[in-house]
Amino acid sequence: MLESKKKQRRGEVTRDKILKTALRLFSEKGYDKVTVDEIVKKTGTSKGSFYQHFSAKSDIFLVRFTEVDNYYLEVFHSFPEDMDPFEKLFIFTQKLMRFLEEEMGKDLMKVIYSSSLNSKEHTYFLNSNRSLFQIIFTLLEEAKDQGSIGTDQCVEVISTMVTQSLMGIIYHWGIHDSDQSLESLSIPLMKTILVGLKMKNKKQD
Amino acid sequence: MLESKKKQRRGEVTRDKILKTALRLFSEKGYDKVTVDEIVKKTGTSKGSFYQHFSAKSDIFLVRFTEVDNYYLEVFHSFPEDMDPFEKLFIFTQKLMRFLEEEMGKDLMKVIYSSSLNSKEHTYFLNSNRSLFQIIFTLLEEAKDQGSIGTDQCVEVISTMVTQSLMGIIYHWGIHDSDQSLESLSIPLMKTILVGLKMKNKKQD
DNA sequence: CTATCAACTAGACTACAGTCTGTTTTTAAT
DNA sequence: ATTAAAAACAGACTGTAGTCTAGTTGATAG
Repeated sequence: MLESKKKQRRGEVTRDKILKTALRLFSEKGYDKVTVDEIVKKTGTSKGSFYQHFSAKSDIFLVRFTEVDNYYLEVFHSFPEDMDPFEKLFIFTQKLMRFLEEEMGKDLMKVIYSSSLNSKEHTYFLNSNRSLFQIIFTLLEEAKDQGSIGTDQCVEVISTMVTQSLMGIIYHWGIHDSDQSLESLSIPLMKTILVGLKMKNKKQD
Repeated sequence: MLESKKKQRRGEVTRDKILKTALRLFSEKGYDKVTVDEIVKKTGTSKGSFYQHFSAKSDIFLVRFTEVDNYYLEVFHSFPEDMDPFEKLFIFTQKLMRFLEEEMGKDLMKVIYSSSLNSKEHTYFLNSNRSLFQIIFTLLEEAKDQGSIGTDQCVEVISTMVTQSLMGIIYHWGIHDSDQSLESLSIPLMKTILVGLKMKNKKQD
């Protein structure tokens, strides 16, 4: 009954404490105004503990970022059966963008995008991208089955295109200081691609 | 006559020596296997000199990266007058991708993309992007004048879409280990967008 | 109950980018 | 030529992420 907390290993408690404290500090002062030393001091632990549970400072954000996976699936399963797959895909990407900006935040996204370029590991990010890719793939396959895709390229290639676009939109947003929302910044490109996918190779006449 | 070298300021000589040595070391051992201390030691200078001429270690790559600007313009001016603007744009992006992979290299591109996310300065990159944007803008304006764009969105927005896509393609390539060339990885998305731009809002019939 | 071993913790230590301060060299003005 | 200001330079110093090693705790097996 109360076991859930009692049985929690000593290490898990420490890990949670570090995670929560770090995230709070990051959101209060910004990621690069917070040092690992400050985190462990405020947590009453030590560097040794920190790196026992996390592989790097950025790992804190990475762990938080894995929550998107759940959100992906939640949105994916919320669509009515009979909805047009292209519409599903469009709505999916819009909700994703909104979620990333509002729940994750730009600071986090920049750290994720930056650290993924550096480390050879960045397992979380690639995994998240795999599950994102999987959902996009499923939706596009559905579209293909219905014959609404106007190109004979395989779904894998098309899914990659969509992934590339999403990354580009996010990256572009990350390096610019626009007051527009990520969601609104993503609309033109996403719409254009979807049009392009429907039309491709079907010369208009 | 020989003045060009003689009159070169002492500082310029040092700067050049550091730049060349650093680039050589980066290409020999990889960017993050080279330390600034090693660079200045091999150059026979000092940290003070290094940071007199460069604002950061990554600045070395940033300086090299500015060469793309010349290449942009060179390609841009090489197109025959009467070529279809969409074709120009497509060829332009393909040549750009090939250039970035072959002349700049993945190591450099990753550093550029990563450091642009961190610093608040990254002037070079944003400048290069501005001149890239300018060329894309010009080509798309040409297309719009010819009435070959099937949407009434302003050219600014459309240019942003293309920029987002290019960044996404490059970023995606940066974090994955594919044996395909950047150029070939970029073809599907670029083609789809161009189709989408031609078609958008023109319901087929 | 004790021994063993793995998970965990502490904090000193290392590596390295970037800063700071003081010195030397160059340039420019008088 | 003298001198003042600016540019260039040297290298010691600082800040911080991440490592290493030695010690502690707690679970499990005998």
